[in-house]
Amino acid sequence: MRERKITIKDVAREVGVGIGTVSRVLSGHPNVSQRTRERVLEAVARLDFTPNRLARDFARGRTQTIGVMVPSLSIYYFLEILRGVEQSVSENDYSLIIYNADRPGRALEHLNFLAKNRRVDGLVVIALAGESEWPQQFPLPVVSVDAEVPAVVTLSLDHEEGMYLATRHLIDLGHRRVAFVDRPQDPSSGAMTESRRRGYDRACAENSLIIPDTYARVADFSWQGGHEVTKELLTLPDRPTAIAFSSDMQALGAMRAVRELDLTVGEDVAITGYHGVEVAEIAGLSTVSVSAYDMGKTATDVLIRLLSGEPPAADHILFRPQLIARRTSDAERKTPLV
Amino acid sequence: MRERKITIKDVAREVGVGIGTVSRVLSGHPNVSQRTRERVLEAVARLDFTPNRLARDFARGRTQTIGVMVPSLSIYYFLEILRGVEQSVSENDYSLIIYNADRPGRALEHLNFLAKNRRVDGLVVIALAGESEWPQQFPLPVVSVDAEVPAVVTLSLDHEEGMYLATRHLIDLGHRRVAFVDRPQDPSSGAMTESRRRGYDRACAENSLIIPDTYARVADFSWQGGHEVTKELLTLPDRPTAIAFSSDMQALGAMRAVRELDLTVGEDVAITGYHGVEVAEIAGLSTVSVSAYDMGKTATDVLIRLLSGEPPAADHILFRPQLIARRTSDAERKTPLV
DNA sequence: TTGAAAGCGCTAACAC
DNA sequence: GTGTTAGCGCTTTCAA
Repeated sequence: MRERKITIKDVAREVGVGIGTVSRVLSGHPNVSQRTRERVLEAVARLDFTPNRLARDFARGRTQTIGVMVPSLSIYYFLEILRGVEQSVSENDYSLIIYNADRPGRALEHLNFLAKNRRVDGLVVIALAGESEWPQQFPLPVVSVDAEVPAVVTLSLDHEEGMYLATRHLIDLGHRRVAFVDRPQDPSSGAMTESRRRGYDRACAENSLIIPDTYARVADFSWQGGHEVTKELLTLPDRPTAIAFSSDMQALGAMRAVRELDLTVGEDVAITGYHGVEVAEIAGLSTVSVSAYDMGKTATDVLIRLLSGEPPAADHILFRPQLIARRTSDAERKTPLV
Repeated sequence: MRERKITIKDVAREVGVGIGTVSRVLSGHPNVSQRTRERVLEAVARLDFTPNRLARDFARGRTQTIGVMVPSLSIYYFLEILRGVEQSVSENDYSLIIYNADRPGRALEHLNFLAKNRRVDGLVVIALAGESEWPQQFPLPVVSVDAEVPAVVTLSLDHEEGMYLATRHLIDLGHRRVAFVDRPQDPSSGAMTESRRRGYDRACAENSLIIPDTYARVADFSWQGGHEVTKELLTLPDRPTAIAFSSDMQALGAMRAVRELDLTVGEDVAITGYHGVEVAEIAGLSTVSVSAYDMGKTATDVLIRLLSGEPPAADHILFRPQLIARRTSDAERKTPLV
């Protein structure tokens, strides 16, 4: 068993040059004559040599790998962003390590780990709430998408605008009793996110709607969250005729709740979702669509450019949501409910 | 700026021992006296020392990282498996690198890359068809789930049984014109997978159903695939009254198609999905449920155990699908359609 | 049980 | 341009 791996040394000996030269050729350094370069490459090919990645990473102190921190792998919206991240990573010949922060405290654990080790060259953070106090002076470049964390570049979403669009859409359709369901600011607290609430309030105010306190709710991102809160809302003495949700899954759960109460979505109760994930389209769900994939892609492009030394063109990029009206808010539309 | 990183050397000097000893303590080697161990650990804590991961990986030739190859990040079923993989990885203090094979030829590229580099210690392969010819003698341990590839351990799914269950369920409900939609064996070819077809045929045969050729179809895994094929099936002269699909997304697309044709799901046309993803539950979709999460988790547990030297208990684990009947096949059931 | 020293395979600074 | 050499920080013999 001649299992000895061939190294840069073998190549050097083969060609009759120093290992420095081989290294230069392999890393694309300019200071190598055309002739030597060719001879080296020929030998590399002949010996079927591949540089040892671990050794290179170690010597360089870089890994050609980025990390992505995601709050959950069960929420389609995040996965959509993740797809964008992966696309960029793959185009740029980087590797991608996933850090799942779906359990409380996990985010901070990951951050501490990353601060100590050199496992990744940079980090993309997805929709991470302020929950985790960051290690002071985090040593890696980070780009955040839809997250309020200290980062070199931040891609954020105008949630005020998003919820404003949804609410106004429902009001324009003639609804006067419009409820609003937010996500919890932070899984552990029950607080609302400020921005969506502002958008909702603004739309109501502009149309002189007086909203009872009971109409503004907080529910889990999941379909169960939407299901439950909808049952509550629809059994209120003065039940709303429209509900704007903060996730598509909430809205799907709501559709189910409406049915279970023998009411009809799009007629008795209008519903809007949020994020515009794939299933919203199938279900004929009106939604506030955000360019999740694009945000992930862009964030990662920016991070990788950062890693190669380019300064970012901007340190804050704002994405605007867009309203997509379908059957759940407007029964006249032809798109059928699933 | 005293930015010099502290190393194992500093710890050694601090305690007054050799670096070998520190290394032994850090790697939990047995041959260290209780006293020295304590003194070393104390110094490590005091200096806030963390071993350089890159150096360690390099010296050991291992990375404490596994890879997962997934055919797509857009198909919920795969993501469900991925969640299981991530869970195991996280429990075992490994890192996870994602290899997305959603473009043709990408799988083989990844494999070649992995064969050359030591980026990961082992590989989990998800639902990868035979499309990619593997490098002969792949140098890493691999465990496959729902995939027919050369692997140390294979977790497979009894798809024949799965489709048999779905078909028989529909027949038991009184349907005589039952259609079947498979996924393509391989994205590039239009061939059917053998096993599901066998299950379908068996159920039909047992009940003396004579099935026209036009009833067995192949369609893309996506909802668009199901949507399209359903329109075709339902405009056949002798249209089926029930359709068994190979993915839940296909089935959701079918539900939409049925509506668009002004028919009613669960009454005019019964539908079953496959995989049992989350949205199937919300939609009241009857489905053949498979333990995707468990498979991912188990596969990874096995792989990691393999990496630490334990021989696998079995080299082939078979999972059995299970039928979940809901409204789309049986209108009597209370679970409402979304 | 422990210290010393020889790698691991590559990069990069430094001479020539 | 190119060869030489000193690291990178850890693991792992090998003696003692």
